[in-house]
Formats: sequence, C-alpha cells, structure tokens
Amino acid sequence: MSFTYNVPRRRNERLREQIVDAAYRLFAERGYHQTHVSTIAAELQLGHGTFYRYFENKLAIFVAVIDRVIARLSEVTVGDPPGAESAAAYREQVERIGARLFDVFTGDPHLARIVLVEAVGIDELVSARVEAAFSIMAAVTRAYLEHGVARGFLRAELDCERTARLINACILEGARGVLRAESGARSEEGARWRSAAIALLFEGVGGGAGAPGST
Amino acid sequence: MSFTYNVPRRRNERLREQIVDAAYRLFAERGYHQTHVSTIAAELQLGHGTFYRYFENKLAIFVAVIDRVIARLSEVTVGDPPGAESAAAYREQVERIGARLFDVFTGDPHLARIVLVEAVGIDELVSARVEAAFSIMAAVTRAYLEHGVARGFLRAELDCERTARLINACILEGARGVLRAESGARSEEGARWRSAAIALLFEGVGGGAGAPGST
Amino acid sequence: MSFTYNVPRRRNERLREQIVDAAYRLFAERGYHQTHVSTIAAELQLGHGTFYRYFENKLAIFVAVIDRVIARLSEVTVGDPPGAESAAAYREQVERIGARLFDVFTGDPHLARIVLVEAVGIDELVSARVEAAFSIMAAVTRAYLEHGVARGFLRAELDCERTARLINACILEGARGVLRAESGARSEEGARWRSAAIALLFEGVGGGAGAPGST
Amino acid sequence: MSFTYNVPRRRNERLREQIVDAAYRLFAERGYHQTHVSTIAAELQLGHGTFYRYFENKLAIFVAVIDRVIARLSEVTVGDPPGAESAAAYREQVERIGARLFDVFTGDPHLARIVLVEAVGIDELVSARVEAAFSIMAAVTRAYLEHGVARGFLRAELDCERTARLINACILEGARGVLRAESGARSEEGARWRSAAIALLFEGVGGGAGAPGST
DNA sequence: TATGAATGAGTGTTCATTCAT
DNA sequence: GATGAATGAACACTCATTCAT
Repeated sequence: MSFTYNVPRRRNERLREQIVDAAYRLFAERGYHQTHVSTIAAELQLGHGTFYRYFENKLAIFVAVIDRVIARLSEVTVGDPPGAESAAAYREQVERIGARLFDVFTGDPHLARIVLVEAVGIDELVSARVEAAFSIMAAVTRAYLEHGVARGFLRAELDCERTARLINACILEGARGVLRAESGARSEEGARWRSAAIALLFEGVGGGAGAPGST
Repeated sequence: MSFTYNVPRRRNERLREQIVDAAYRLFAERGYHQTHVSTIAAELQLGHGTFYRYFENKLAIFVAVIDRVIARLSEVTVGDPPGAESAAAYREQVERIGARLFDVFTGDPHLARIVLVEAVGIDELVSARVEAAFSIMAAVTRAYLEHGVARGFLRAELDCERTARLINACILEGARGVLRAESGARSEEGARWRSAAIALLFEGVGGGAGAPGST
Repeated sequence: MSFTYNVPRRRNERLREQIVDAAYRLFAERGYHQTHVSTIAAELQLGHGTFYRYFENKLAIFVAVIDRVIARLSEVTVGDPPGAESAAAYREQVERIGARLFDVFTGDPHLARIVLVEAVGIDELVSARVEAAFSIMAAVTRAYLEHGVARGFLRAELDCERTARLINACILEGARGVLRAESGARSEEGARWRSAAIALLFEGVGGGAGAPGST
Repeated sequence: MSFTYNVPRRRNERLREQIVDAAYRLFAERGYHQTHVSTIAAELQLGHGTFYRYFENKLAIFVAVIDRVIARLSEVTVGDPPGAESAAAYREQVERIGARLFDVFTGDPHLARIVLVEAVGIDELVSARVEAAFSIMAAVTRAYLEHGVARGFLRAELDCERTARLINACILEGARGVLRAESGARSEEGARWRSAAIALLFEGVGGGAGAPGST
C-alpha cells in the first residue's frame, strides 16, 4: 500500500487546483454572490458535498482565488530588481516592468475583475489581503523610484512612497481602460494607454511653450 | 391653514431623506449585503414595512444613495469652467479643482467607500451609473487638459482623453491613501498626497540631474 | 341640528353602497386575493382608512358583496309563485322562471363569477352563505316541481328535492357555457343552451325510434 | 449491486409522491391560501427547504395535485368506448360510466373539493387545466350521446355538445349532494342521486298523466 | 473518499389593519 | 368623519453547510 501513498494526495492537490480554476473563472464572470458553491461543483461535475472536502467554506475558496491572483501579480514584479546604471537603461527598465504588470491585467480580464471588482466589499479578511498585495506592488514600484532618485535619474525631492501608489493606480486605470475597449481593439488601445501613462510619468502634462515650468 | 399647506409633503420628503441618510451610512459601514432593509428601518426606529412606502425595494434605495454620491461629485466639478489666461492661473485653477474633488472624497469617508467599494458588483444598473459618473468627471478633467493644450500651457501631443482618466485615478488613489491614515493625521497626509500628485501631474517623476529628459 | 339628522346617515348609506359596487366589480374582475382594501378605496378615490369606517374588515365587504348577489338571485325567484293550472301554462311558467334566472347570470358576468368562482374557498362563512343561497334557489325549483307533481303534470315518483338541484346545476352550467362564448355570440348561444336545457328537463335525452323508453 | 441500482431514484420518486399526497390532502382540507409550503413540509416532518428540491414553487405543487386529479378523472372515462348495439345495453353502459365518474367524486371528497373549489381563482394556468379536464369529460359524454343518436336510441335533434355538459354538471351536482350528506348516509344518498339523475337524463321530469308531452 | 439529500436560518416583500391628526 | 402614514405578522424562497450512506 505504501507505494500508492502519494497518489491520492497528488490527485487531491490536482482537484483542489481545478476547483480554484473553476472558481476563479466563475467568480470573475458572475461575481461572488452569484456564484454558489454548487455552481462551482457543478462546473467540475462534482457533488457539491465534495467541495467541502477541499475548502472549509465558500469564503475559503474565494481567499484561495485571491491568493492565486496575488501570487500572479508577485511573479511579475520579482526577478527584475532595480539596478540600471544609466538614465536610458533606467527608463527602459521602468517601462518594461510597468508593461509587464499592465499586460498581466489586460491579458487576463478575469484577474483584473477579481481583484478590482469582486474582491471588494466581501469580507474584511479578503480586503486586507488585496490591500496587502497592492502594498507589495507599491513597495516594488517604490524601490524603483528610490533607485532612480539615488542615481539622480529622478527628482531628489520625489515623494517615493506616495508616487509609487499613484503610478500603480495609473497602471490599473490603464488596464481598466483597455478592458473597456472592444476585445479586437485592445492591443492598439493598450499601446495608447501605455504611452499616455509613460508620458505622464516621466514628463507630466507640462512642456507646452507657455507651460508653467517652461520659464 | 395656508401656511401649513406644505408640511405633510415636506415631512415625507424629510423622512425619505432620512432613510437615504441612514442607508448611505449603513451601506458604507457594513456593505450592501450586510445591510438589510430591516437594518435601515431599525436605524430610524421605523417598522420595516414603512421602508417600502418610500422605496420600491432594496436596490432602489441603493440607487438613491449612489445618485446622491454622484450628485455630490457633480457639484464639485461644475462652476469653475476652464478659462485661465496665464500659465500660473491655469496651474492654480487645476490645483484648486483637483483639491476640491480630493476634499470631497477625504471629507466624507462614506462617499468614497460607497462609490469605490460597495457600488461594485451589485447590479448592472448601478455599475453603469457609477461608470457614467466617472466618465463625467473624466470629461471635466479632459476639458481642462484641452484648454491647457490650446493655450500652449501643456504639451501639444498630450493624449487628453486618457490622461484625464489617469489623473482622476490619481485623485482617487490619493483619497484612498488619506482614508488609510489615522483620522488625526489626515489633513497632513492630505497635503502630502496633494503635492505628490500635483508634482507628478505637472513635472512627472523626472528632473533629476541625470534624468532621461535632462539631456 | 335635528333637521340634518338623517343627512349624514343617508350619505353614509350611499357611500357604503358605492363601496359595495366597487368591490363587487373588482372582486369579479381580479379575484378576492388580487383585490386589496386599498384597491377598492382607490377606485372610489377614498383614503383606505375610510374603508374601515364602513366595513369591519376585508371579509366583511366580501360578505356584503355576496349578500347582494344572493339578494339579486332571490328577487328573480319570488313573485311568480307556482300556480299554473294547465300543463301548457305550467311548462310556460317553468320556462319563464328558468329563463329569468339564466338571464341574471348571463346578463351580469360579474355576478356569476363572484358566486361561482370567487366565493369559493375564501372562508367557511362565505361558503355557508352561498350554499344557503343555492338552497333557496333549490327550494323554489322544488316548489315548482312539487306543484307539477301534485297537478299530475310531472311524474308522480319524481325525486323533487334532488331533481331541483340537478335542474339548478343545469341552469348554472348553461350560464357558464354562455360566458365562455364571445360576448358578440352570447344571445344566440344563450338561446341554444336554453333550449338544450329545457329539452333535457322535459323530455330527457330519449325519444329516438329505438329509445329505451319507446317500447 | 445491480439490484439496488434504482433504489435511490425510486426513493426520490417516492418522496415526491408523498409530498403530492400530503399537499393533495392539505389543499383540500384547508384551501390553497391556508396551506403554506411549510405546512406541507411539516406534515411530512421535512424541513421546508426540502420541499424546494422537489417542486419549483408553491404553484408547481398545486399544478401537480391538479394534474393528479385530472389523471384520476381520465382513467375513469377511458376503456369503455361507446359501442352498445341495443337500447338496453346502451342505457346500461351510460349508467355504468356515469356511476363510475360519480363514484370517483363521492369516493374521494378531497378530489371533488380540489377540482371544484380550490382550483378556482388561483391562477390562469390552473384554471385552464381544470377547464381542459372538464372539456375532456364533456367530449367523452358527447361521444356517447352521438353514438346514441346515430343508433336511434336518442332523439335525433339532440344538442349533443351542450347536453353533454349539462349531464356532467348533473354528475358533479350529485357528487356535491352526496358529500353534503353525513358520511354514514352516503351510499344510500348516492343511490338516490344516481337514480334521480338517470331518470332526469332518460325521461326528463315529464311523464305525468297531464304532462305537457303526454298529449 | 465522494456524494447529494436534507436542512433551516435568513431575507425581501406584501398588505390588512390601526390610529394620530 | 376622513385620511394615509406607520406597522409588523406572515410567507415564499435561497443557499451555505452538514452528515448518513
């Protein structure tokens, strides 16, 4: 019997994943309150009693979904630590990381909807987790800003903490904008949002001939 | 008799307002699904049947609450049409209108929570209404940007449509940031977010000695 | 003051009648459970509190309506006491009284609907009253039958009690049949039902060449 | 294992039947509006949520009850097609089928009450179904009458359509009459109604020495 | 381990009735 | 007397969760 020891366990892990998969999609498509435990179970042709062998209750699966979303966001922001040595390389890196984050949201509409819409107002615990995720994203952005300031690429007096959050908000707003567009027009729309955001980020709105900062 | 003519009517209007008041607060504090019709009625020491004399159903009161929020937002953005003739006056006006909007959100934590959190995922109709309100805010911001471009205060190639939405997202993010702070520290925190946002808006993050745009 | 003594009373009587009128029609058209106290009051442009000055409760107005229906039925069956001295006169009188009863039902679809449909299953008291009304109708019919038997116009062994009820059931069935017809076709349809019923009543279905009773 | 294969299914069907049984009796005894979903569930010692696993809503169970009643009525009227070749056999067959129908009503007081009382005024759909059932009964009766006319057992000018309905009304009236009687006296009462109805049907009320049709 | 039948707390909504004005 | 605002008992229906098989 010992040789089969891991098999059921593995099978369970697999099923647990599948439940999260299904719930992820369903929560995004129909919303938390319109997605019932039985909806999720039915999606996988499971008895809905079975669900409770894998998750304590309905909130638990939602937390699992949220955690997956957060993990997905984390993936993007690690592995490209701030370290550019020239201004040009710096700007390029910032654009790259921003684009990647942006792509995560626009590439998976479910993810954006879960984190921006459904996760909201369900439960304190969930809110705290999402908040934490955004804080992590902000911390990453902040690290880049601080690196830029340290190297003199960015304004010395920059409020890195708050600016980081503003930048993230812009990324999310861009993602929202892209998702509002018809799916056929999304890549073009994405390019526009990206360049509008990058321009705002590096130059601000100013720079006209009679601009406040031009004299 | 003539001077009491309107009283009954007024008393009704008054109660209706009180119901909206109570619902406004309760929806913000406990969320839509945790606020029951009977919760609202109990808050005003009314029988819950009474509620249905003033609102068709639970969704109706939520829409009323949302509409009040939207009206509040609209108030702020009218009455100060873009028209500055100098760069300095322009910047000042933009700061003023942004600050006012910002103050609405930070001045009434309920308002922000309703529109940002609770209004989301309840109902198509509600979402559409909130979406429309944000579109109006964006249109106002856009008008300012276009005026700035026309006068040469802002970059000619500015993507006014998208930048307007990015700016609004920054205002909301700032409001969120302030609401995260302890209530004692909010005015100081508000000042910081305001200046961070204004700086990002007009100058971007750049401007360091070795900044990308400095050469 | 004494000279106005009866006026309010009379006015009340009048209003009470109007309430019964309205209720009569509404109960017939929409049914008992779909007709609310406020429906009746609104019909007369009364406050619905006023209703309770004239009727104890909702059941009371229904009883009043039923009583009116019963009174209407009684009117028809009095004033033409059985007393025909010849077979032909007897048959004519029976036809006349049957036709009158029949006309009451077909002439006022509301009446039939109230007594046949709405009065049923509401309340013991109401059922008993309707039952009593039918008993009265049956008693009248029975008196005619007994007169017919006494004079030798009808079979001596006739079960007058039960036959009377069967005959009344036929009258009601005929009325139902007429009401099923399009309103344009009702008078023609009425004639057919009348002759079918009269034929059944006096001759039965038999009388064919090979009929059981023909030998 | 194969022999238990159907058991769970069967157990379900069984409970569903039991729910219909209970509802059938309760609707008959207390009426539709006085019978609550929880009343039915309690009768079977079920949680009232369980009810909804078997029926969509309260109307659905009522329709199920009505359909059972209709099925019961249909059973009686099939399997004895009109085909008697002699007048005596014809009369015997008509008596037999009438008696059977009559017995259904008098044998199950609930059935009569459901179809005659409770089914009325609840819902368009239900009314239409009951109406249809009566139409079917009428069609059967009519077929007998037409057969009788064709063979010359009955009057040639008989209005078979309407007379069929009149006869059915008499059967129902007889049933009603029996149900009015004390349960101890019902079989005797039943015999009287049957003979009164048969006599009316075949001979009419006439036949007295001085009867209208005797000359 | 998987199942799904059973459960009942919970909630939105209706409407007859009361009563202060 | 007339009114209609207020009331809350009553009820249909939902769905997360349990547990016997």
